[in-house]
Amino acid sequence: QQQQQQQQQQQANQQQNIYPWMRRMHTTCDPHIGETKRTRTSYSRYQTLELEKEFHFNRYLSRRRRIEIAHSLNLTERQIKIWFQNRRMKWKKDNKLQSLNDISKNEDKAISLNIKREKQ
Amino acid sequence: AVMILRSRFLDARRKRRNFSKTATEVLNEYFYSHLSNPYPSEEAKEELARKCGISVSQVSNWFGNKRIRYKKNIGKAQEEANLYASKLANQAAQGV
DNA sequence: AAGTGATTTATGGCG
DNA sequence: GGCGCCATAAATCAC
Repeated sequence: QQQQQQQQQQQANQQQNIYPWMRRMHTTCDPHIGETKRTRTSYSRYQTLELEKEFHFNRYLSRRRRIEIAHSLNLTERQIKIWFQNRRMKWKKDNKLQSLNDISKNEDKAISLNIKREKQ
Repeated sequence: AVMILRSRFLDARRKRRNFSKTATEVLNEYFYSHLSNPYPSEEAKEELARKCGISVSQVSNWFGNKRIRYKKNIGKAQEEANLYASKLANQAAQGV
């Protein structure tokens, strides 16, 4: 009836409606080349290893160091900067998980202690 | 609760597991009922995470993947969209 | 083999 | 005015 009609209309709307978020973003918008598929370069093992080494040494980079690394790894300053930003984010995430794990380990200990006490 | 969190961390680096059917259900319901703007707030993510028994970053991953994969093939997702649309309509009709 | 959760490069906004 | 943080895009990895 009317309810079904509404339902179908709703479905139709969802089929047709293209909302703004559905548009392609971050496309290389060069009018000459056109809508080319964005390429995500993958860093070599060596590059990643060196970056990782540097990150272990210090999580933040001076301008000078950034230039040095960019040249030695054949990457742009921008790429180095962004790699470190992303790496810091990852570090944060990993730390959160690690501390969470530590907490639960401690709680486990506490729980098993309680069980021991209860048995006595 | 703590046990759940720990097991989540332990198998984070282990073999990939699919989310439970009910979790996927909950996430899809949210996604299709917010199709005009499927970007849950931090609070909404927390609630979804709680309801699904997964972490907030897993919820973020899910929405990131869902948005990209939905718009990559809008046609293919229609069946699913209709499924959840009618489910929502039924819920609304029942006053849930 | 396709599907799906996670990770890796890269962007843009805001402070 | 560049830099870091953050949420996110998009490609890709991994299972």
